[in-house]
Amino acid sequence: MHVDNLKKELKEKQYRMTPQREQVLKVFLETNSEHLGAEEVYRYLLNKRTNVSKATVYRTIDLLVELGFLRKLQFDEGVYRYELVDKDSKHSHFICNSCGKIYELKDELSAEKVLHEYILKLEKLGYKIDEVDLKFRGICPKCAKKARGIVR
Amino acid sequence: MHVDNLKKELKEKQYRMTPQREQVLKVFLETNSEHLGAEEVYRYLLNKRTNVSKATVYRTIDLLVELGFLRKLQFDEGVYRYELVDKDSKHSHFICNSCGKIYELKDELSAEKVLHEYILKLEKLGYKIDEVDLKFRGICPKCAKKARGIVR
DNA sequence: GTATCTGCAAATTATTTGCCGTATT
DNA sequence: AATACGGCAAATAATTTGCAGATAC
Repeated sequence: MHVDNLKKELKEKQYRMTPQREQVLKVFLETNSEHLGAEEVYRYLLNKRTNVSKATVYRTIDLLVELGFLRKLQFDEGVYRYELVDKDSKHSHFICNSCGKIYELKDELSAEKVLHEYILKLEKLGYKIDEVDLKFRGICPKCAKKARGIVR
Repeated sequence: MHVDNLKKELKEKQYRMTPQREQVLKVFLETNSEHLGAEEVYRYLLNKRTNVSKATVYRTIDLLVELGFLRKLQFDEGVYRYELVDKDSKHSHFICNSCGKIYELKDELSAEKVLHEYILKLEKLGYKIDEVDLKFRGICPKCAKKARGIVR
C-alpha cells in the first residue's frame, strides 16, 4: 500500500505525517487516480465528512508532487489535475472532445517504443530529456460509435 | 502577408476589421510568434504606444483562436500562450528547464513521421484524432554545454 | 517543548463580463 | 442607422499566503 511509502518518505525529509496528508493521498488511491483537480479532492473529502481545508488540500498536493507521488497535468481547462505516479507505466492521454473522458494510453497502446528512436535523435543533438508529455484530442471509440448510430 | 487574410476571414463571418484586431495579429507576426501570453501582447502594444485595452487583447486573441490564426498552448505555468498557426508545419515543443526557452521541433526534427504509424494504430481501434500535442522538458543543448563548462 | 502543520480569511493572478459610449459597415 | 466593438472597472475562478492556534515528534 502506498500510504506507508508516504510515511517513510516524509520522515526521510523531516516532514510530518498528518491525518490530512494521509487522507489526501488516499483520495487518489481510492479513486484510482482519476485525474482529479484540487477542488475535486476537497469535495471528495467533504462528502466523506473528512475535514481538510482547501488550503491544506492545495499544500498537500504540492507536497505530493514534490515527493514524486503525484504528477501534475494540464488539459487546457483552467485547472491543474493530478495522477498517481505509476513508476512502471509511462503513458499518454487521449481526451475525448465529445464525452470529456480522459483515456490513458499504456501497455499495448503505449507510445514509448515509437518515441524511443526519436528521443535518441534529440539526445544526439544535445537535448537532455527529462519528461515527455504526449496528448491526443478527438473522439473516443465509444462516442464515435454512438455518432454513427445517430446518422443512420 | 497575414493581415489581409484576417480582413477577409472577418468579413466572411460578419465580424468587423478594427485597428485593434490588426494590431494584435501584428504582434504575433512581428515577434515571430514567440509563444506570447495575453499579458505580454498587451505590454508589447503599450511599449509601441499602441492603445489597446487588456480586455480587448483577451477578446481578440480568443477570436483569432476561433478563426484559426492562433493556437492556444499551455506550458505548466498559470498562463495560456499562443502561437501563429503555421499550416504547413506541425511541430512539437521542447522547454528548457534551465533557461526557459521554448524550442519548436520541426522540419528535420519533426516527430510527425514517428507518430504516424502510432496514430494509425489508434485510429484502427476507433479513436478519431483531431489534435496531437507533444512536449518535452529537459536541458537544451546550449545550457547543457554551459553546465559542462562549469564542471571543468 | 518546539518546529511544523492546519484552518481561516484575505490576497494574488489570470481571465471574463456588464455596461455604455464609439466606430465600422 | 444599425450593430458590432472597445474601454473601463468590477466580477470570477483557481490558487497562494499570512498569521495564530493546534499537533506531531
